[in-house]
Amino acid sequence: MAAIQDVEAAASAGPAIAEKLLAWYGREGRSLPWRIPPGADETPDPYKVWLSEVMLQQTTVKAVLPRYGRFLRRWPRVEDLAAAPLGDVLAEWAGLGYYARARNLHACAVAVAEEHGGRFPATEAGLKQLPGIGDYTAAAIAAIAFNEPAAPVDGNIERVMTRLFALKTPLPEAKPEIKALAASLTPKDRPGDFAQCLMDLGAQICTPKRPACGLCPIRADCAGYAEGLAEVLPYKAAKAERPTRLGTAFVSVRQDGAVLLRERPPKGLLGGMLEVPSTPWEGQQASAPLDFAPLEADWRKKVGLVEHTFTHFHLKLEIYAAEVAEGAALSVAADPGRCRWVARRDLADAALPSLMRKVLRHGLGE
DNA sequence: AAGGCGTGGGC
DNA sequence: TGCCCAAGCCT
Repeated sequence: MAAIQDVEAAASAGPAIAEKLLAWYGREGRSLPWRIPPGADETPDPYKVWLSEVMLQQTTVKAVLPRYGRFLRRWPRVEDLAAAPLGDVLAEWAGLGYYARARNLHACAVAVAEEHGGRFPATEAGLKQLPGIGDYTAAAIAAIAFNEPAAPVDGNIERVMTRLFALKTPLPEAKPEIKALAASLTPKDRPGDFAQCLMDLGAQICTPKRPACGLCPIRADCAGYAEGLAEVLPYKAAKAERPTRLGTAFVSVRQDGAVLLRERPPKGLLGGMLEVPSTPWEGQQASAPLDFAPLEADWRKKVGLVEHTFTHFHLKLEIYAAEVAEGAALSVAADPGRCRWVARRDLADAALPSLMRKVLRHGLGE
């Protein structure tokens, strides 16, 4: 890894670079609902900072914006969130993905409310003990909400640092060096502003594709730019290819319009969310998919497939639909204890992930 | 330590 | 179209 000279260079050139960046942040930084203006004397509410950071994990600002305000209105304080049923939190999170975040968010709220008197720990180490708070989020909350001299490193900051110092070591191997460089650049008096400044630069100027180097406040300091590598850095290790899995889902519609849904196991893929009962999803279609139907009915196969891509596999689902009698008995294989009939008008607010909304739309023929 | 874990947008 | 990508965490 080496590159001690990079860290020393960052430490000596650091103050000048940080000054240019913070000046840019004052002019061009984004105004976001979980932020307070740059250079303000007070620090933002740790609960709001934490919520925004968790929502933003692997999720775009655009996707988070409409959800953050809704969530905060529903549960304005950490104690409110801690008192909510997990199912309500999952329903509010539906569509945002990575549902372990919502499960951990709830567990974290309970821990803060019950074990920390309703106040978040004020240090990076203390924050990192809490569920769903890892290296990045602990450092971000410590810096932004508590003005601690922490240096969070997210994907934006990785990109900015690898370009600024022309780091050719591929990710994730380069992470320790990136962390050291970011820490050496961080001004001790404004760690929160500086972290958010780097993230804004990464999001608006130092973008993954076609970076706007012409508008960059530190182009003159950028080794990646000087070497003509800004656009191709960071180098990344190759990722595994995604297999395709197949299955068949069964949309059961009762006479009164209610739809049969089932709660998934509490952990793992879509853990704790609701699903449309289906065969297992495997490398090939089940030879007799109807054996997996949740009840006996006149099943009709819908034309076409529902396709969905998860992080680590593609999924193609055949859809069968049937209108079923009011008192139809669920098959034992359907695990009736986890099943429930949900009225059509309640679907919008149910804990249904995007995949299952696609399945319902297809199966209900809308 | 590498792989599981969502989703929607952009090219 | 298919792939890449977004303020990562957990095991």
